[in-house]
Amino acid sequence: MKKVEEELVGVKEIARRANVSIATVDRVLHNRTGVSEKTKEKINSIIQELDYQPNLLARRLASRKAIQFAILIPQISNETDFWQAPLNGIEQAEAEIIQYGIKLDKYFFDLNNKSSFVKQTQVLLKGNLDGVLLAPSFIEESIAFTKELQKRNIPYIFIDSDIPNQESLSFIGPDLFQTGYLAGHLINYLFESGKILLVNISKEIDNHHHLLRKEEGFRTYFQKNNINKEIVKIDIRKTDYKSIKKNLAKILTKEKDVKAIFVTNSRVSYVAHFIEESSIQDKLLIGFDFLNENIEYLKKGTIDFLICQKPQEQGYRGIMALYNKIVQQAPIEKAYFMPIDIVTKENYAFYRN
Amino acid sequence: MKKVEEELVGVKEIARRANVSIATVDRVLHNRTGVSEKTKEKINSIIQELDYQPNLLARRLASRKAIQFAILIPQISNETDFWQAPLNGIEQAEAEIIQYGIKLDKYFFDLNNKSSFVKQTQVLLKGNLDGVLLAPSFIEESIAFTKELQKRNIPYIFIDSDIPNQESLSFIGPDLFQTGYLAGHLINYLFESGKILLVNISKEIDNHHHLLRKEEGFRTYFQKNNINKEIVKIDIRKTDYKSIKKNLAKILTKEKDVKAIFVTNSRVSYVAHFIEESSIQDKLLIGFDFLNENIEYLKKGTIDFLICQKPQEQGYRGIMALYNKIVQQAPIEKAYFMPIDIVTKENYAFYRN
DNA sequence: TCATCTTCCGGTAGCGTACCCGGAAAAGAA
DNA sequence: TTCTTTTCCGGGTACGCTACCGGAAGATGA
Repeated sequence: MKKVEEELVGVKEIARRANVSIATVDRVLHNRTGVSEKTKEKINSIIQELDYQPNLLARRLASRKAIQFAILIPQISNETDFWQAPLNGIEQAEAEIIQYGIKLDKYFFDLNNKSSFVKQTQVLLKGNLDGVLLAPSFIEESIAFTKELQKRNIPYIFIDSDIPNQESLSFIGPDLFQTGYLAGHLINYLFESGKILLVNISKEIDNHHHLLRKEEGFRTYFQKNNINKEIVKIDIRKTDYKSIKKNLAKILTKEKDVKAIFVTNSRVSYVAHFIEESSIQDKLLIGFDFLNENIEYLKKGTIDFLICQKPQEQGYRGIMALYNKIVQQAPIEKAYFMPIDIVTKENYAFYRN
Repeated sequence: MKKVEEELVGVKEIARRANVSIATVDRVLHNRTGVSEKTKEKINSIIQELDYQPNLLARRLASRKAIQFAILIPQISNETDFWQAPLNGIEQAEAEIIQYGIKLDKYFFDLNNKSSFVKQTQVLLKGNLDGVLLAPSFIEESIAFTKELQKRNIPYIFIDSDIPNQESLSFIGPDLFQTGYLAGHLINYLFESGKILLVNISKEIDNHHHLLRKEEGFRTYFQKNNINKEIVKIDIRKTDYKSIKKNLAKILTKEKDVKAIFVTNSRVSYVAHFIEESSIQDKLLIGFDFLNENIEYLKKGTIDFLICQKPQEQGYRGIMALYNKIVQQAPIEKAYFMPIDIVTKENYAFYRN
């Protein structure tokens, strides 16, 4: 039972009650050495009793050293600017907390180049860090890196994709399986008969488990609901338009009865482009991510639905989770799954990435 | 062009450069009286030049008086607990900023009782306020109230519904027209032939323009896209289940060809209940809001889609907007429309209100 | 000219916490 | 016992800013 008017007590009051100086109280608050067991207990019990909440304003003000965070995420390439959104969110959070004495270093790696990831982790480890936000795109290397972080007692959070069974503070990102499941549901709702074409477009092997997990969810929807729809699958391992076009043309002439196309990642705009170019009609097209290219086709009606997962908010929440945990010492959830948003021609203008 | 390492300057440095005391700098910072025009200009130019950003930590710490906010929203009734969600968001924001010396008073009124609203505004005005978050459910009364706020120079923000052309700092809530428009789009996608039943369930006259605006958007969708679907409309002015049941039974026996039902607010669970009870099959049902009752029917498949607008986030953002504007002195948007979210059986578990 | 107001400004005590410095008391070593 | 360590603790200052108090000029009136 808390008091209604929580009179704010400070170290001074605690010191008075314990008959010690505030310096001693401070020592037990930060459990530094130099306090006898007896007075320590006494002070602790008073802290408990008063439910002392330190004044974070004063704490940050008095604390001379800034808190140092670092992020490690893929760089924005001209191949995909997906990571622009998380970065925006990260920078928004940075702007909000910089005045509270938090510094943020940003490191980027090349998604097509493992060694760039490793190299950046090494640079990063040279700094004196209090927390890391990390996109563990390369699994082996990420595990090695986080092992090192644990050894140094530096907390870290995964963003966008998770590596289970790690000691991360939290994971912030999509639930891939459920996302695929939802895609199945949407497609099933929207058409009656015909086959479904499932399109994976990706060359990075490491990111492939991403797509597989979505596919799993997608297929599970149909199994679980005993829906007998034929799913034709195609893997396209080259991400230039020419290759995509060739592959799509081939499969679509072979499979005449395809009525819906599910692209398992953000490259759906290529497929949309192909559909327009080939004057294909009446195919339901579903893909991922709120990218400008995709939105263009959504507006025109070539893409029917986009499934999005608030990449900007992922970045924002990632940094804020670090801040809340490390500065505010608030408890945080072990996993924060982003909502699965359905974006259409009508609501895209109101979508906030 | 800002410096990379923005060396943090404080009042002390400004005072040194201007050859005055920090007290004088403080005076111009808060444009208090007692500074000659000449030194004022000098100090201001130095502030400009150095791009001085006050240390908010120190400011809040040194400022003895707490900042006082107030909210005025409908109380949670057993008729509808819709406002629980915004209140949760508000309390979340409160918890986050209370440590920065912000106090929040909460006032509630009865949606079925105008005079309770007026009474609360009067109580509220007795306090010494720095900002108000307000649900302007009663238009005339709200305008009178905000006029008074303006006279006293108290900034305010509207939440949930807007009154245009007012001097509010911001509006945070849904875009009703677009929401209805989206509902039209969804329904049109999901079935081929038959009539649409549009159901308004509401007794509060003042809230009625809410529903009308949604209906307008809904109808506009069909007009704009030259879709010729018959829309049957029913207004139910009593909100108990018995009345609803009677009305629905009547219209559905009369209109045999109704294939889709669009309920324009959160009372869709009543309709779902009726549908189950009457063993009606194969009707598409769309309504609003992420309420427990609604989710139950969504799970069972009786309700197909719910359109939601993050009520909790509305509350959170409302308070945070006040905070950002008044404490942080950050610019805020004149209107912040919430995203229009589509919730289904598959993604509801990941929806964050 | 002297008294009284204004105008303009500087000094300074906090706000609640962190942390350094140095000193007293207790414990160990001789 | 006396000297040296070690353990334990208090005093005091700093963080950047707010706001009160009071004082030195200048302006005004008689």
